[in-house]
This record gives sequence, structure tokens and C-alpha cells, in this order.
Amino acid sequence: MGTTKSELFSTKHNALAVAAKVLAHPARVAILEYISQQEACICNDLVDVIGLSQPTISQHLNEIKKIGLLHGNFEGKNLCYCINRERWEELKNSFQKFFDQIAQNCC
Amino acid sequence: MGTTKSELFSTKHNALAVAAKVLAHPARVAILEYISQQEACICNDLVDVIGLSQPTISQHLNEIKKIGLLHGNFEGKNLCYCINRERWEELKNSFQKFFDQIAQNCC
DNA sequence: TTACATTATCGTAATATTGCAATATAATAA
DNA sequence: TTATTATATTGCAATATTACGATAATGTAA
Repeated sequence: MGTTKSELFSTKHNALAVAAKVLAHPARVAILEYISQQEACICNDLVDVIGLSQPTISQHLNEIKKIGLLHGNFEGKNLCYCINRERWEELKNSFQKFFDQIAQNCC
Repeated sequence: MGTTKSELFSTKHNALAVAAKVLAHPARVAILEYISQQEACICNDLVDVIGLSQPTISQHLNEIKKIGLLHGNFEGKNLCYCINRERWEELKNSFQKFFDQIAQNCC
């Protein structure tokens, strides 16, 4: 129990759900918005900007990383988080397609 | 602990997260897709189509109802679920705006 | 080297979500 | 009236998520 029965659903439906899950927390929405609007890459700042503790921010960043939305230089002296634009477009299209598929005739 | 600290975030960010949460389960994605593609309104069928138990489907439908995506005739002899297209467009626009706001210059 | 700053991980507590059996409710059919 | 059908609600068990203190790991600066 308690576990989502992913095996019942199509790859497409599962994938959209996984993507939506990343956006299903305001901190991750705020983090993504913040990073995506920076002209240059940012590093930390998020703890101050968001207002959650550093471990919590790190955890949220990890969720965002896991679906491939973060891109950049994670090693060396310049720590840098930025959006993987290719993946961003992919997800954008997935949501767009989902919302575009409504039928014309409904009550 | 365990609770999302919504008070830290803007109304907009919280609203998008709440909407995303509804799409964050493949059953709800599948239910919405199924309903939205029906020419006429459907009633039950979902238990058969989706493959989860009736109480679980009912629970998922309730989550979808709670953000206003379901519209129709819930009383009387014709039980009928269909998409509230106005709300659907609203959410579509929210996600679109979110995904459109990425900056041009990123690493 | 030591000290400092930044980020990740571990461990844990609180809460939320998922799923279903059992049951209740509501409307129609016989 | 008594079935029958469709949907909702209750209660509970299993699992997932959220948050953070403590600590580890990594890199830079002195």
C-alpha cells in the first residue's frame, strides 16, 4: 500500500506525473523561477531567497536535478546551478500537449 | 515538521504547486486525459479504464474536483463528469507562463 | 597546515499520500 | 416495498514527503 501503482499507467502518464511532482512544491517552483530568471548563473543565495534551511534547499535541488532540469558546473571552484534548457523545453512541451488535448464537445 | 511551509511562498507559487500536485499522480493524469477526450460526458467507466479500486478512483476524482477542474451534473439521474474548460485554460496558462519565463542568458 | 565557506548526506520526527475493504448513501428498477 | 447500481465516506496500513539539526565532504583562503 501507500505506493503509487505506476505499472497500471502508460510511460507518458507516469512521466508527466513525475514532472508534475517536481513542480508540486512551492519551494521548487520558487527555486526554478529564481534560477531561470538569473542572467548569469547563481550558486547559493537560495537559502536566503527562499527561507528554508540549507539541508532542505539541498534536498529540493536534488529533486530538480533528478529529472534533469539542472545543468552546470557542479565541481571545481565555481559552483553553479542553471537550467538545462533542453529538458526545460521538453517538459514545457509535455504540459502543453497535455493541456491541448481536450475535446471540443463537452457538457 | 512534515508540512509544507506555504507561508514562505507567494500566492502564485503556491497556486502552481497545488495545481501541479493534482497532475503529480499518473491516475489523475489518466483520468483527466480520459475525461477530456470524451465527446460526450462519461460517468463511471473509470474504474474499468484505470484499474484502481472504486474508492481510490473516487478519491482521485475528489482531488481533481477540489481545484475546480470538474464540471457537470453531480446530482439527479445522470451522473456526469466533465472538464471545466475555463479552469482548464487557467491552469494551462499558469503552466505556460511558468515555462515561458526562462531568461535568455544561462550557462 | 589551519580556518572558513559551501554544499551534501545522515538520521529522525511530523505530516501527507496512496490504496483498499467495509460500509454508507442515493437513485433507479423490479 | 426490495433489489440493484453507482458513487461517497470511513478507517486503516504502507509508504512517501517535508523539514531540520548534526555532521561529513569539498574547495578556497590565510
